[in-house]
Amino acid sequence: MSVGLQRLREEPEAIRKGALDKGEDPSLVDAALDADARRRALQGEGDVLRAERNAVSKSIGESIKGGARPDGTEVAEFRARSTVIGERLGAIDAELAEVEAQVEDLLLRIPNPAEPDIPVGGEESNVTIRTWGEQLPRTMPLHGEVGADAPSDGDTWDRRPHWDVAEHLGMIDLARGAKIAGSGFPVYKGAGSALQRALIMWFLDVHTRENGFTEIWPPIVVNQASARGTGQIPDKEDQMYVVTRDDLYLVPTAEVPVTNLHRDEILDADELPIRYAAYTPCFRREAGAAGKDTRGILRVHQFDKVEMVLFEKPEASAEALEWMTGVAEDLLRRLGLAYRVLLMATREMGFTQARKYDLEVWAPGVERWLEVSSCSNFKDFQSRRMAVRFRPEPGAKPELVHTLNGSGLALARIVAAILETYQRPDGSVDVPAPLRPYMGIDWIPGPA
RNA sequence: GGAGAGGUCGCCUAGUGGACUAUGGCGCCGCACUGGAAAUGCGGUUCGCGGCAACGCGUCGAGGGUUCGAAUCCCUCCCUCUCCGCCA
Repeated sequence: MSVGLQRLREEPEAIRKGALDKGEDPSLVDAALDADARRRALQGEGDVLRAERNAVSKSIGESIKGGARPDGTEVAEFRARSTVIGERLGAIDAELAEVEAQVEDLLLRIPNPAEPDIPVGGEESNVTIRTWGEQLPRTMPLHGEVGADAPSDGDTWDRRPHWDVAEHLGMIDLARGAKIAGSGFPVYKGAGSALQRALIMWFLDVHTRENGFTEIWPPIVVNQASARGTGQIPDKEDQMYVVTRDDLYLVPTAEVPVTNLHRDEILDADELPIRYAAYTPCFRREAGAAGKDTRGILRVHQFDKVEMVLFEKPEASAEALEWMTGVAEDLLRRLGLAYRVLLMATREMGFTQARKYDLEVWAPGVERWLEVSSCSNFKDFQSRRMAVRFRPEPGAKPELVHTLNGSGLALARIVAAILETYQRPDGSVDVPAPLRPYMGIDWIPGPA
């Protein structure tokens, strides 16, 4: 599972380093190898005994057929032997089951090593690959257009943070969201709701009409096997909302249901690549992030996202990651939002990723870069957990596919960036060009 | 939620305790026939684990049990279909 025993045996040092670089426990590698060695020994022992018992059982059948009496001494002797073998086998099988569970558990906790060229380290080691657009300043000169209530000293005006704009325009109601569900569950209303809807529809339309994605509208709860398949369990279990009564998890991203679409399947080579785009709400407990980004909609428990999910042949996955990242970037350019692309350092990557690019947009009101997309190649890490394989040639042995996914895009922070980038001195907001047909307006006016 | 019928290899299908070492067909792969193909014939074709290999073991929705031995019998669960109830 996960990293794969074969690779673990062949290059344990690389896997240990991979764990260390991601800040995980490298000793799991040796524990897993030890447990696996024991597993193999036990299985060998058990197999021999089983072969013996099969032979004895068969002899009983043959003896009876050959005329021996079922309750005769010959048959009784066979039975006694089989019973003895069965007892030994019972003990070995019990131990084997225990060791197997141990191996599996250990393997599930070993992270996917980052690719060799990924910078080792934390946030400070991320590499900015490229940037696009103008990084607007918060304070802007006034060009004659005097905003009615713009905070201004006469010649300049300051952009408001998105929560201020949203409140002013009646687009988001955080207080009532907190009342009906809790803090971090925003209510979008009026133009705010329409903007959400416009973004979702436009994203999906671009993916399906221009980029060859198949649209998926999946369940937003998943069972345990699915959560384990993409790697949320056991690594990120405490970040998910759990419906304990029915043993279901609220999805933290469409990645989970959509990638699991092909769990336990063998695909034909000519089906690949498979490209899915799916909109879902996303639910995250954000445990351990209390007190971080508490204002506005930068960090919330429920947000909306369109996700791209790819199934690729191994040799094509590296290029597919670049392509998919480009698709997400294209959306940002067409929205006219300044952004930068980061190659994430090892400790900034997730447990499951071999390579990850983050896209961050510039939000001039809060003067921060906001992560709006994360595009990753998992290579065969998820597909091994999920047993998603393909047959390279008709009649050939199945091989693991590579899976990738990327946001295209995450809504809440895009909305924040739009409200801050497109606001006018009077607090009203222009609608980015691609969204105008969907919203039916090109400008969100202030309150009358 | 209640009652019933089912879940076997990519698909369809046979199989009610020992010859199941799981049929047969479709599809697929190889070979033969052919100028080439079609048709036909012969052979192969679940997946996983262990083993250099020969081969062994497991795998009939999942997990337990009965038995010397389980696709087959028993129990629990999951899923699909039909009817009933409820319902957006």
